[in-house]
Amino acid sequence: MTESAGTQDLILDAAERLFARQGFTATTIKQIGKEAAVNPALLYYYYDSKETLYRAMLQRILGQLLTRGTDAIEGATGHAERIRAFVRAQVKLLVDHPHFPQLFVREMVDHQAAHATEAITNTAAGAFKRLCDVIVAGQNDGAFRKALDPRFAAISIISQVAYFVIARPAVGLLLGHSRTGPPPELSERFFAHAEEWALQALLSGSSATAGSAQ
Amino acid sequence: MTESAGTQDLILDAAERLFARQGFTATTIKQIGKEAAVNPALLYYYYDSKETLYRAMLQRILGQLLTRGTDAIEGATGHAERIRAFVRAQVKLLVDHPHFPQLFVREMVDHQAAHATEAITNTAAGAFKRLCDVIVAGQNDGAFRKALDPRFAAISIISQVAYFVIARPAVGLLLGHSRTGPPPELSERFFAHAEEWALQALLSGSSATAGSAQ
DNA sequence: GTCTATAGGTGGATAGAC
DNA sequence: GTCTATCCACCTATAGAC
Repeated sequence: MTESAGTQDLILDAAERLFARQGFTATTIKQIGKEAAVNPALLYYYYDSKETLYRAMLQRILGQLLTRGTDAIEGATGHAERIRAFVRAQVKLLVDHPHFPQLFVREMVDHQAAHATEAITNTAAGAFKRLCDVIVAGQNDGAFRKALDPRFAAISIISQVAYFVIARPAVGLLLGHSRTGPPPELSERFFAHAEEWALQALLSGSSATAGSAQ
Repeated sequence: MTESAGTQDLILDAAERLFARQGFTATTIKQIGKEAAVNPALLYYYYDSKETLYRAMLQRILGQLLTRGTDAIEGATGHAERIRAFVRAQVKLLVDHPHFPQLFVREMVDHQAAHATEAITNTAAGAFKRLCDVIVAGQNDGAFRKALDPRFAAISIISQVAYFVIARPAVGLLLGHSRTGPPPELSERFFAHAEEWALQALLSGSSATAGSAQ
C-alpha cells in the first residue's frame, strides 16, 4: 500500500518524534519541517495549524493502539495465564510504540487528556474492561481474592509497567544506574517481576491476613 | 520568620503553580509576573534567566520533600504496618504537595530528570532504601516472599499511588467519571486498596503457586 | 504540491529612571 | 527594589510564484 511513505506520513512521523521528545510548545513548525525533510510552509498545506497537526498526530497513534486488540487475553487458558498475558501485551505495546508513554503523559499534564478522552473511554470499555472481567471471573472461581475491587486491582496491575516507562529516568537512578534508565536486561526482569507481583496480589489462599503479619 | 511572604517567595509560588500547570516552555515570564502580582522585569533582578528561575523553583520543592522524612516507617511496629505506613506517607506527601506530581513528570519527559538527579539519588539512598530494607527484613523473618527482588517490589509499591495521581484524568475516565479525575472519596478508597494490594503481593504463605492457578 | 518571502505577533531579556 | 520602555530574536501563519 504505502510503498514509499507519503508526505503526510513523513510529517506525522516527524511530529510524533518531536512532540514526544519536546512537547507541544517547545516544538516548532520549522523543526518538524526539518525533521521530516520537507518545507515548513508545506505543513500548512496539509494542516490548518500547529494545533491541528498535533491532534492528527495524536489521533493516528491512538488509533493504532486501539485497533491493536488484547486478543492475547482470550487466547490464554486459566485465570493466572490471562493476567500474565495482559501484562505481557502491555509491555509489548509500550515497547513497540516507544513514543506513546511520553505523548500520553504530556496529554495528561498539558491538556488533562482533552484530546484523548474518546480513546481512553474506548479503552475503558475495551481492554480495561476485559482485564476487569478476567479478575471478576477469577474471583467467582475462588482463584482470586473476593475482597478486591476489580477496577482498583486492574489499575494497580497497569500502574507497574506504566510507571516504570514513564518515570524511566527516576527508575534508572533508583536502581543504581543513570538517568537514561535501567539497562534492557534489567527492564526485562522487572517486567517478569510485574507479572508475578500482580498474580500474588490477586491470588486467594494467603495463610496470613494482611493485618496480622508481624 | 516570614511574617509576610517576601517577593522571592511570591515569585517562586507563582512559578511553581504555572510551571506545574503549563510546563516550562508554555509558561511566560509575563504570566509569572502577573500571577505573582509583581512586575515581570523584576524577575530578572532575582534570577538571571527563566531557566535559573525554573531551577530555583524546582530545588525549593525538592528540598521541602527531601527534608520531610519517612519517619512514619520507623514508628510503625511489624513488617506489615511499616509497609502500610510507607504507602500512607506517600499519599500524604502527594496530597500536601499537589504540584509535585506534574513537576516531577515534566522533569522526566522534558529533561530526563537532569535537574532532579541529585534529589532522586538522595531518595534512592533515603526513603527508597528504607522501603527496600523493610522488605528485606520481612523476607528474613519469613513474613514476605523470599523470591521477590526487594527493589522491584519497592517500585511496584510506589507505582500504584504515583500512577494514580500522574494519570489522574485517565484514571478518572477508566473509573467511569470525568477527566477531572475520580471524586475524593473514590481516591481515598483506592489509596486504602493500594496498602492491601502491596501487602498481599509481599506476604508469603500463599497456598497456590503463581503458575498453577486455573 | 512545493517553495520563497514575509507579515504580524510574542517572548526573553536589558537599559535606565525612580 | 521596583517600574517603564523597548530591543531583538524567533515563531506561527499567509501570500503568492512555480
